[in-house]
Amino acid sequence: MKLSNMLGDRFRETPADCQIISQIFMIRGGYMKQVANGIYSLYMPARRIVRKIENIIREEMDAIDGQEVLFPVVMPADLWRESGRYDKIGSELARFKDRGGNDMVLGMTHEEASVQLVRGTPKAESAYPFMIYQIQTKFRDEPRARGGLIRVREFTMKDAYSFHTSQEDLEKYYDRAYHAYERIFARCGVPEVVAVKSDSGMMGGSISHEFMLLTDIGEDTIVTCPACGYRSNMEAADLVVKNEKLGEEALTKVATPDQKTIEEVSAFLGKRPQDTCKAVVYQENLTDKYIVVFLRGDLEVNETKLRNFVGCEIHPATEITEASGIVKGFIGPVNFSGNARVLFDKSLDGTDNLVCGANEEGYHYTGLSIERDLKVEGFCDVAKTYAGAICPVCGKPAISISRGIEVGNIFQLGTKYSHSMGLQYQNKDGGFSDVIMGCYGIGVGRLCASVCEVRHDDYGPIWPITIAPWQVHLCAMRADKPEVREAADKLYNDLQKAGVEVIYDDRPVSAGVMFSDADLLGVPVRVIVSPKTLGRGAVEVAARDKSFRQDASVDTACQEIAAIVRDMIAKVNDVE
RNA sequence: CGAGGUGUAGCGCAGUUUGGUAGCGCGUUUGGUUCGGGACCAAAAGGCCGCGGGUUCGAGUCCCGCCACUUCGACCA
Repeated sequence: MKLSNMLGDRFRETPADCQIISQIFMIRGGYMKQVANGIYSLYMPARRIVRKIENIIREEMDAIDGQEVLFPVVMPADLWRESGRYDKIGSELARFKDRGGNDMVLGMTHEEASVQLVRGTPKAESAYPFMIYQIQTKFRDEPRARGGLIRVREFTMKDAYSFHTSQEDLEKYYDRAYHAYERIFARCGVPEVVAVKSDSGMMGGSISHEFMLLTDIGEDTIVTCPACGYRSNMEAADLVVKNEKLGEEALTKVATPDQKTIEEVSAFLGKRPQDTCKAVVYQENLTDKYIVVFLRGDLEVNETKLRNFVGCEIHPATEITEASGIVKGFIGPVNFSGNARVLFDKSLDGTDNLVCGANEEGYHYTGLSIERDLKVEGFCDVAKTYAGAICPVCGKPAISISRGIEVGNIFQLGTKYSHSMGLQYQNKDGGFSDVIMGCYGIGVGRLCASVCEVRHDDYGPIWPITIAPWQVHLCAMRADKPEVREAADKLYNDLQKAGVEVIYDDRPVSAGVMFSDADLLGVPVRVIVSPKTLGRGAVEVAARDKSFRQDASVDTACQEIAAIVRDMIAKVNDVE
C-alpha cells in the first residue's frame, strides 16, 4: 500500500473529545472515525489489525475443534422470549418492529441463536461434544459508550458456544478454551493478559473467568494475591477477615449527639472503625422494601455480591421513609424494629465489644457482642475486599487491587439455555437429558484498543508484529530524487514479492512529517531509503520500539528485512 | 436516567458579555526555495455559525424549544 493515496488523515492536534491513549492515537493516526456515540467506521489500518486479530482467534478456535458458523444480526423477539431474556434485559437490547409488525432484536449475544441452530431431533450422546463459534458484529445500546473502541455500542466479537453431555466434559473443554485464550492473547502480543475469577452477571451459570489486561484506564477492579497468584474480579472476590476478641463488656447505651458516620462515631468514642458495626441500607427494585446490611465498620458492601445473595436488583437507599422505623445514622442490630430485611456479613462473626447504633436519634451502644447479644441465623458474604486483606486462597495478608480491561471471558453456562429452549440429547438408556453448555467471548475491537493502551510511546502505538497493520514501513526520504525513488520502488516491489506486508511512504514530504506519520501507524519495522543511506550503498532498518537500528546493503536488503520480520513473528508466536 | 460542559471551515479554537461585512492557527490546493524529527515565502480554495421558531431595520451574538456530542454519576457479558 502506498501512503500517498491511502485514506485516513493523520494530524497533530488531539480532538477535543478524545480521552484515553488508544482513542487519541487511533483518531490522530487515521485508524477510524466516529459516526455516532459508540459507533465507528474503520479505515484501512484498523481494519487490517482487526482482521489479523480475528485470524489468530480463528486459528486457535479451529485448533480446539471449533466449527465456524455465522448467526444473524437481526433475530425475531420470539427466539429471545423462549429463553426469557426478551423481557429480562433492559434497553441495551435494541428492539424494533419489522414491516409486518413483528418484534425484532439486534443481536447483542447469541446463546439463543446457537441453541436454535443446534436443536432439532435430539442427537445421540455420541454426537457430543462440539463447539461452534462466529466472529461478527454485535449491538448493545450501552447507556454510556466511552473511550474509543474500549467501550462501544457496535462492536465485533468472537463468540463461541460448546455443547456437552456431562459437567466433567464441559470442565475438560472449558480448560482447553482457557488455554486457547492464553495462546490468543500471547500471539496478539499481550501475554500479560490474565484470567480472573468473575461474576457471571446476566449470562447465568456458575463458574466463569474474565481475561483482563491490567491497566489504569480499565473499568474493572481486579483483586490479586502476589503471594499465591489468586486473581478475581472485585465483583466476585471473597473477603476473609480474622477478628480477634477484644474482651466482652456490658452492653451500654451512650449519648452520641450528631455522630452519624462511622468516622465520627469511632473518633467520638475513641474506637477504631473496625471495632464498630456499620449498617448500610438498600432498596429492593427501587421500592420501599428495605434491606439493612450489618458489617464491620471499616468495610464496604460489595453490591454485586449482595445482588447475587438477595436475588434481585438493589439500589443504595436514597430516601428512608419515616414509616420504615429506620433511624438513619443510628441503625443498630440490637432491638432493631425497622421494617426491613436484615443481613449480617460474616465480617461480624465472632466479634465482641463493638459500637453500634441504638436505633434512637443521638445514641449508640458500646460493648456489643454478636454471639451474646444477637441471634444471627446465618452470616452472608457481601463485604468488599481491600488492599492488604487476607488472601482467601493462601491466607497471607497480601491482597492487592488494580484496574483492568476485560478483553475476553469464558462461562460455564450449564443447562440454562438448553433447558428453557428445549435442547436435549438422547442418552444410552433411550431417555432425554438437557445439554450442558459453555460460552466463550472475545471483544476484537476492544482487544485492538487495549493493545494500543499498553504498547505505545509518546508518539504513537507500537503494534506487535503479529497484529500490526503492516510488517514494514518503507520511507522514501527525498522521494523527489530519482535515485531514491528508483531504489525505494524496487525495494517495495521486492518486499511484496517476498511476501512481506509493506506500507510505502512515497510522498515528497519532509523527514519530520514522514517520521511522525510512521510513528502514528506504529509499524514494527521501519526501512529508510535516503540519499544518505544510498551514498553508503545501504538502506536503514530500524525497529519502531527502538530495540535495533542497522544498515542493510541495498542488494540484500529485501532478504534481510524478510528475515527480521520472520524472526519477530516467531518470537511473539513462541508461546508454549 | 440525574448533574455539568460544548456545538463557528477537515482538526484545534477566538468572536457571544455590550446585536452592525465570518476570524486565527494547523491542515488542503498552486508556484517557488528547502530537505534525517511535524521547514520557509507567495497566492488560493474552503462556512445553512447544530436544528426549528421568536424578538429586531438587522441575530453567530438576545429569547423559547429541540437535537447531537462530551465529562462525572447511575448502569453494564
